[in-house]
Amino acid sequence: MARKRSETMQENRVKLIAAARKTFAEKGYSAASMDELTADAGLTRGALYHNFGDKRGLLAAVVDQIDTEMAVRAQEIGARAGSDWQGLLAEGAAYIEMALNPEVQRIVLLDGPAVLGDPSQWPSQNNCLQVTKSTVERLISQGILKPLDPEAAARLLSGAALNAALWIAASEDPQSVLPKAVEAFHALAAGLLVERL
Amino acid sequence: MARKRSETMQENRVKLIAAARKTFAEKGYSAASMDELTADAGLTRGALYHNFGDKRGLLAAVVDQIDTEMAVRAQEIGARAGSDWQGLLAEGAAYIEMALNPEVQRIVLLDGPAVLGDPSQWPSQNNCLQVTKSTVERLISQGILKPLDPEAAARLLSGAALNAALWIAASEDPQSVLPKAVEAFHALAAGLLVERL
DNA sequence: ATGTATGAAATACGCATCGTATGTCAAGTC
DNA sequence: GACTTGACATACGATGCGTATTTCATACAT
Repeated sequence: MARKRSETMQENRVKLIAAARKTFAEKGYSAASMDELTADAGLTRGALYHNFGDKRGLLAAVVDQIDTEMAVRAQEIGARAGSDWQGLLAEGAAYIEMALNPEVQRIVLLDGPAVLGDPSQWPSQNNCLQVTKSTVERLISQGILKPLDPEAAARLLSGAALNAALWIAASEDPQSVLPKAVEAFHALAAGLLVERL
Repeated sequence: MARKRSETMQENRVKLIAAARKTFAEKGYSAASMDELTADAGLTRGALYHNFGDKRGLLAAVVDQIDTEMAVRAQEIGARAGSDWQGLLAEGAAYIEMALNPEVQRIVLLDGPAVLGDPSQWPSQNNCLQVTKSTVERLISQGILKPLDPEAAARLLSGAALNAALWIAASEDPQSVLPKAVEAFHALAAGLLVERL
């Protein structure tokens, strides 16, 4: 059959990232054994260290992938809204809901910052943040939002959403708490407006 | 001299927690060696496992201490303000500034949630959150804030402050970024008001 | 087509660290 | 003053990471 070299390498990377998403989400980063993880992918640690350098490198790759998926989804949802302003609210609500996914929560929100440091410094540049920031910038230039620092506004908004998600996930009855969180998020975001709706 | 037993035990706990604050803040939780840490305190791992159960237990004790200190300070600052509303703003700004302290940031904001889970589930009950929540409750009952879920509002506010702090600390010039963050925080918080100031 | 070079992945090794199991000695008790 | 308790130290086993070395298929050159 004579398969190409770069082809199988790419497949192995995909396998490792997939296994890592699963294991990191279930056990957390530090409790994840690289022997088990690579075995699950049908490989050994040799492949891991060759492709990703070290355990952190694998986490970075996983975080990058999930973060990108989240940003794409949030942007789609935001674009579907009636206005840019409603788009911002919809994006925020989308982040809150996505963060209920264990993979997102455990890997991106908890272990990611602890192991890789501040999200804005990640190789992925934290796509989620970029999406929010550009939406905010647009709204400011339209005179809808107060002329605040766009990055500051974006970071505080995403921080609020993030914390809301942690709260919801830890609560007994997530489904009853979700609407309260979204309502509070809407109220906060309205504080950025130049004038009341 | 015949020192009391419970007395020296208490002193040893204090020594271990002090050493842990230092080491956890400097190296991070996972990179902190318990052999080194206990040696710095003039003890061995035996004392650690006897007093705190395991490495996590020590972190929990440290987090509890710092969280309590933060809550006390925030409350003092809030009480000093002219009104409850200005108190809420002052508390938020205080959290942002406190989070610039490496101990707070590394231990409470990064490693704490990753290792111990959601802050609201911590043994300390997350005093910081309680302070904010009770301030919010007071303002709601006074009709100054919208009738939102107090916990939701408190969690989103503290989340926004927390993220602002991470941003500031990672930035090149923290002192120039701080006012932008505080300004954005004030704007967001104003969204909780029943009517514009 | 055959031999050689490359490099992706496997195997082998050393080092560090955690948690526990066992030992020890001073402080408290009767 | 003998005995018990328990706080802490020491000894041990196990696990896991990262690196050094080895293997072997694939790509390339002649």
